[in-house]
Amino acid sequence: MLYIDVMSRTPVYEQICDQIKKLVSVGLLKEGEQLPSVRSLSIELSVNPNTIQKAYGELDAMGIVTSVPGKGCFVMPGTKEKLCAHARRRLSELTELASELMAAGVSREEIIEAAMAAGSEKETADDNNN
Amino acid sequence: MLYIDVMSRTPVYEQICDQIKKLVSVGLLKEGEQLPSVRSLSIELSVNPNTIQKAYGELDAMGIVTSVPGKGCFVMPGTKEKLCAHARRRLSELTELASELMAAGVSREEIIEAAMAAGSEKETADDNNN
DNA sequence: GAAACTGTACTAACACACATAGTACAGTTA
DNA sequence: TAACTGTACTATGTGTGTTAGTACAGTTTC
Repeated sequence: MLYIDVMSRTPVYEQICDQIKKLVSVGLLKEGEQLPSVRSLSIELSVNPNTIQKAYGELDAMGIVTSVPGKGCFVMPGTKEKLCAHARRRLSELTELASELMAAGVSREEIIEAAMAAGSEKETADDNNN
Repeated sequence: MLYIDVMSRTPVYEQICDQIKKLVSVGLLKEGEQLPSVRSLSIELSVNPNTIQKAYGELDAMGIVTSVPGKGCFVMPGTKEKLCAHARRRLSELTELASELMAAGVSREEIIEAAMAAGSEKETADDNNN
């Protein structure tokens, strides 16, 4: 379900956070659904339980999940909308990246084309979504 | 000429590399032009000379600049084209980011709009460019 | 109640990258 | 010769990420 890139510069706990958020966005992880336990996921990913705990703690602090001692970690209701709103705020990153590439000499047409290329693989997940 | 964001997660030496590359792309740093010396730039940016040296070393390894002992550090000819080609290869990053945002629920229209917003500030630098 | 699970909270230690400090050497320019 | 240039090196400090190990409390199941 999750994959860790040990070569990446981004910390493992952050990779886990990002992937879980993505799974919720896409709908592969439903709201209210229970996440794998700290220990089981640590074994599955071959990382330290503390690393998983840190990831879950971050998600909890963000309001993405809620951790219930003795029971487990669950996706918070309303998370999907929250993630969508957050993604919309990240549109500025896209503009910034596009500006950077244009400053380097890439044409506006190439930029638009690259942006339009996105979502061609969206339909796959979209079936289980709406 | 250069600015260091101490709060950023990206290392100082990398910030310097990125900014110099950007200056060359935009044309504020001409090919063949001499870069500030390791020591003077270290004073200007209030960072250690070793940090500047590391940045210049990286740029040298990338073929962006060439360091001549006793003389200085100079922008390599052909760098602008090289940077443009590299930026073109980075178009996939833009597609990836756009896909990520779309997966979170952002509409294609918003994506395109954000991409089109890029370059509105380009004209400023473009005057001294071509 | 006992066992097995759940999250949580610690401390200690290690590794790595980044940055600083300081010194020294060799080449270039004036 | 003096003042600049890049380069090389060691030592040190710091912060972050990760691992290791232990312990405790709540929940579930039998």
